[in-house]
Amino acid sequence: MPRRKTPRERARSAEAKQELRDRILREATGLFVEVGYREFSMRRLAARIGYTAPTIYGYFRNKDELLFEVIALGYAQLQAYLQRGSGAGAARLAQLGAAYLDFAFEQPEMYKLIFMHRPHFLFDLDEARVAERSEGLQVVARTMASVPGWDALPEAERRRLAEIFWAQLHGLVSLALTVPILSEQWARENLRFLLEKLALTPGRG
Amino acid sequence: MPRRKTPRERARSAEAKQELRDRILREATGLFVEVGYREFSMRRLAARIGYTAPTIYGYFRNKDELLFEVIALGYAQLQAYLQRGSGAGAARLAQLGAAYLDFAFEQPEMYKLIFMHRPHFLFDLDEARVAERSEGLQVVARTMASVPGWDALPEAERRRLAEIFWAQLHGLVSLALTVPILSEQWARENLRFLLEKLALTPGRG
DNA sequence: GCTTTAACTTAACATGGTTAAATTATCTGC
DNA sequence: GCAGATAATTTAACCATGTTAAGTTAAAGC
Repeated sequence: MPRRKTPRERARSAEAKQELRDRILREATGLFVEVGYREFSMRRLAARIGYTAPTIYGYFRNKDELLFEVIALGYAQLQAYLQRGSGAGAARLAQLGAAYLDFAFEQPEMYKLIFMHRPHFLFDLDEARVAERSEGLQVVARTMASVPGWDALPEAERRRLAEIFWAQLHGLVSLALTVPILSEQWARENLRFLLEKLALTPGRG
Repeated sequence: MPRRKTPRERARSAEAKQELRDRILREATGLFVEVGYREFSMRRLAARIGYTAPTIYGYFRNKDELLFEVIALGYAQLQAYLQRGSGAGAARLAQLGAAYLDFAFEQPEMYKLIFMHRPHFLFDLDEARVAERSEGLQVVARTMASVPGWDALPEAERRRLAEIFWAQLHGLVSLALTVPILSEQWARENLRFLLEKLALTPGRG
């Protein structure tokens, strides 16, 4: 039962519209992160912000589009995590890995939304937007490709290594989040183990 | 509009009940693999087998339990893929990897159900069953741990390597299935690349 | 053949995404 | 300041979903 709003609270047009749109997005993110995919609903989101469900449709075409924008926020967050710290060589690699896991385990619902739920609704959206957002992922790959120590390798090979490392991280994370007997600790230990092995095999030449 | 069945077609009790249960499970698997998670529904499944939705509840407690059993079938399939062929050393590793990718890309919906959708409903089920089924995953890990060439390593370390390799495969597969700009080819090429690199670093000692 | 029981269906409830129609608030021109 | 136009929001409604309860029909037991 959303309470009735006074005139002052209402949108005063133009920039206020954008304001409400942003708020919906923020609250959607919050709700999603709190309750997860299954319990997230347009009606629940609406109730949370003091409106009714159809109002949201004045700001987002539908639920998928809304979650699509939430994903964009998620990318930004992930980016922020990855940019923390600035070592070099193997240390930087370990840092990136740890940061990736930090994000995944501190924001598990967001992580799942971005990398695991997505297939079930993203493919319905138009090509242009998909391409645009997928760039976010490319940035992640590029960040990893910039690891010092791999600079002797040709660009293509470096990129490939970055993608493989990314897939490795994602594999550890998503299995930890999916398979009941696995855990965050499992993922972290395995990452550490892997990095140690790699250190024994200097990646220089 | 399910057609009305003649007495002969109806369950004649006991083993016939099991028969119908199996049929529901088979058809559920078929439907799921065809239309994917989003379009799978109890009503649609029921229509497909010529019954109404509530009938299914006489054979499975609810949708989650039903999908849970579908997952069990999926594990069995994956196992079958992994047991194909029998090389040794690095060749066996490559074989396992290829087989894993074969399964994932030939049965993408099944793969997604097992390793990606699961978190959203599996955790509600009772502990005992979860543990029981998770063994399926352990079998996968064990299979990989049996790769010749790693036999010089202590058991714990071998197991860890197996898990890491599994995570790597899963990472490649699930990103390929999730991120629009990636593809099966991307996953296969990266796997090949990775295995070549590993070959340069004899895993013996 | 009549009664009990199992199998199945129809009806119904709650919840979900979404759209159309009605209502209320804001804005514009005077 | 106020009347008409427009925008924002709500109410009502549609259709699909998972699920349960109540009815109905078929099979089984005596």
